[in-house]
Amino acid sequence: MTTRWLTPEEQRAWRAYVAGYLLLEDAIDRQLQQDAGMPHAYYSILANLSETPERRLRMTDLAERLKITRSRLTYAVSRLEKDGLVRREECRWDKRGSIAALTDEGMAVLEDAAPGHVATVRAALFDRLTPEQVGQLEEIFGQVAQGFQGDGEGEAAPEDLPWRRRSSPCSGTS
Amino acid sequence: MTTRWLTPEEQRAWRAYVAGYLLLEDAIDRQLQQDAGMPHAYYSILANLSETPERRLRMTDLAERLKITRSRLTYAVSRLEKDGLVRREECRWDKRGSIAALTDEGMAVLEDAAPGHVATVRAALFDRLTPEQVGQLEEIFGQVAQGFQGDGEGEAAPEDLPWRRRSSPCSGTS
DNA sequence: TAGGTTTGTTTCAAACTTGAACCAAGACCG
DNA sequence: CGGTCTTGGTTCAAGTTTGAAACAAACCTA
Repeated sequence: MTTRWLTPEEQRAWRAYVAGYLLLEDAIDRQLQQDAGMPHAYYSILANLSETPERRLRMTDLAERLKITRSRLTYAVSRLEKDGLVRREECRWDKRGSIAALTDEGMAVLEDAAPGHVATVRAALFDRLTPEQVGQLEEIFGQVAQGFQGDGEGEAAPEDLPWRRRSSPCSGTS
Repeated sequence: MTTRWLTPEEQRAWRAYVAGYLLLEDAIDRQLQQDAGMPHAYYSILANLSETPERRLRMTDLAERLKITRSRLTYAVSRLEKDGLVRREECRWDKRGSIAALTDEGMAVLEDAAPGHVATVRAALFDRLTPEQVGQLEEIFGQVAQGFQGDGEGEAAPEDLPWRRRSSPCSGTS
């Protein structure tokens, strides 16, 4: 196939997007590193655990939610565990499984860090967007994320997406 | 200040965005790593150099364009240089400066990799968006990026943005 | 139930990123 | 000039991420 290059509009959008998200991620990482001593991904782990009824989740589920690899999660959780913010528990129904549980200290750290994090996200992103744009942002990335979801389904991808990864259920509310 | 938390709409948008860009970056990195043996950031270095009249740029300029730190760039360029895709030249007017120049081989590798890269970006992003959404994407991230730009200006940031980095001119077309 | 496959997770080495520290070369100033 | 501040880049150690390989427990299946 003779490559459909990006149109000028798409190029501009792509450049703006890349520049924007790099700056944004950078700002978020810097803020969290400064104020909470951890990068964005680690904060997300704590946040995700905190939103769960029992404040615990199986590794694979957590990785799935966070859209990160299991190996990356293993490393991150080990570090958080060393810091006492997360505790690893074994899964009773499945001896293979291990569960990451947010400790009280972890919850405290999270609550401490949250305001600053939100302020950063606001200042860098939401305070610059109109309500319509907020909706557009959700719509756009929702569509993008969907594209990576469940494989086989009916409305297949515009092309084959040979990249794409995992998927797996199994909840771990002890 | 009593933290203005994200509204439900903002939360949804934020989640969609984070999930989306993680998946997207992951797909792009994977594709480039597979097909060109380098991550997205490295590809961007080559691409950026190729778009310059003389196919060369001073390190700081390049870092500025790419929105990455100088130290990160130094490392990346060293690797690319080792692979023969980029060559370092000294700056004649400023003995401190060093210039990164795209080699013919680098150009060739870039041209080889481009189609696959574009295809990935298309399949994962643009083929899922309407033309209006493409415009919205540009608008949104253009605004975000602007927020990190030139400091002092009139319409200052909604809050102080204590994070933010460098800035510096100086072109290096030999 | 033995044997083979899949699934959940960790491990390991190699590559990458970060931030602070460092160095040398311009710029300035008295 | 000689000192001092700034700028352009690199270096270094510490922390992260990656992908492939290793394991072990769960699941078939004959």
